[in-house]
Amino acid sequence: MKLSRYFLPVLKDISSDAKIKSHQLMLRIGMIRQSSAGIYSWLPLGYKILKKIEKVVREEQDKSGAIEMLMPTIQSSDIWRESGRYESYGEEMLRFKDRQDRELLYGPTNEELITQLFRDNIKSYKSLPLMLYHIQWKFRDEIRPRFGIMRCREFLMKDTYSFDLSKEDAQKSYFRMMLCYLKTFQKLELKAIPTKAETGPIGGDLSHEFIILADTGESEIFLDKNILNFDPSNLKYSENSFLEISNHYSKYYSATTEMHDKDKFEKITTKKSQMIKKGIEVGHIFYFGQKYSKPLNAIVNSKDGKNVNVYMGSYGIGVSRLVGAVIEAKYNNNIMKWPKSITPFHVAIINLGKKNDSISKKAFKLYDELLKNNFEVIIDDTENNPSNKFKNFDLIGIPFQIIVGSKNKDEEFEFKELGKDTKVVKIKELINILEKEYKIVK
RNA sequence: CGGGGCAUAGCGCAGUCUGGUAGCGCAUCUGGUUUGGGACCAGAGGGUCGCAAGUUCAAAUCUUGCUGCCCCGACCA
Repeated sequence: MKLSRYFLPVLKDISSDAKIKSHQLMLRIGMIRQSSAGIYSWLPLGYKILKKIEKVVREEQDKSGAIEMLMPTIQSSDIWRESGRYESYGEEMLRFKDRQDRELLYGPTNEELITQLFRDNIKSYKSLPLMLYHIQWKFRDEIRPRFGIMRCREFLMKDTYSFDLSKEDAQKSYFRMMLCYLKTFQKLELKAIPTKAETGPIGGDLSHEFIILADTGESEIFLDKNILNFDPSNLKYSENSFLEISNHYSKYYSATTEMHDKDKFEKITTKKSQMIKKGIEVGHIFYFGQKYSKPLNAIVNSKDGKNVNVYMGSYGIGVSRLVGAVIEAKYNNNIMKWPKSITPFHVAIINLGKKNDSISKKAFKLYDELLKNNFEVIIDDTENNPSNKFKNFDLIGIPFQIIVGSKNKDEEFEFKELGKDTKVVKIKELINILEKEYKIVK
């Protein structure tokens, strides 16, 4: 991508309305613009990052065995009346009517819709277990949206729904998804802690919030330091793994303010390992059994010919919220360095030459070479002052920069990892380094 | 939803108290000088001062209503 042809409106001044780092940075580097309260446009840079996060989430879902589909944003009130939530969901649900005076709503979640799809199409235990997910925009009419995309009204969410024949099977699905979430957040270079949670309007009797630690978080979290020592990367989707996860996270204490039990905390956690931190909720998983399958009549035949209401769970990840959450967690010493899995570009070429001079030609030669090797590259081909270019790219947070200027010999480039010293390398070595960093295979 | 604040050029703001020709910085455009960490000079374009009504010879400025946005609180993925 040539910067001169891109849409990247970087600002020097931003409104004092933006209170937290992620909101400020996203405005400054032209990732988002507010459209109305709690509703945002995603500009090319922000959208690229959003899509990359979506991709990580999708890949991990697929690996877990969940199957992707897509449900609409607009739903009819009918099924919500069947479940009883049309009345109980309250003001957070955006409702409206079409020209035939039919009551519609912009979906805040999809339990009803998916349960309807299930009941109309699945009749046998042989089709179970089943896990379906989609990544779709949701709308919840927050009383007071704030903190940019962290707490907005329109947001992108991945929601998975599990269907099982028994409570035992359903709980295996629950832990399957818990493992999937741990792997997902690890890919995003985040430490996410599953924490026992209240079930709220979704309902049910087993629920965990996934909290990542960040100073600007809205919820306070009490935890045992040891809970952070868990590496899910090598765990397979097996019952042994589920047991291991369950054991680890029930062994060590973690709770948000609402669920915090001070006496228990003091009792089972040593003074030394007690931590009280701020956190951001980035995911939430629920087991709710037959809460929806009963009122909506989602029934399968069991092996012995009995009718059984399926046991269900639902599992959400705030994909758009994660964009802000990653910034809050990763922003350090005034530097935002994007995790490699979601960086908008693999590498930025800072070309200090003038149009068509030998330096520019060298920079563009490198640009072509990197593209040929399947890297996502952005090249600054503007006539801005060097200092301007340096500042902007430091701000944008692409992990690697290559500086092409008059200081270097013909064959050499300055290679810099954000926040570290530059080193002089030749093109072969450069490509090797990047291939290793991004695990790109030709 | 309760309490408070704001709305002036693309962005950030001053001007409003005390009514009298619309300002500043950044950005943009033109020309020139610069070019290794947010350059400089000269010039230019860009505004029905959120909307509506009222008071007045005269309203960005005073009054009323409306709309939008933000902050604090309670609520929430």
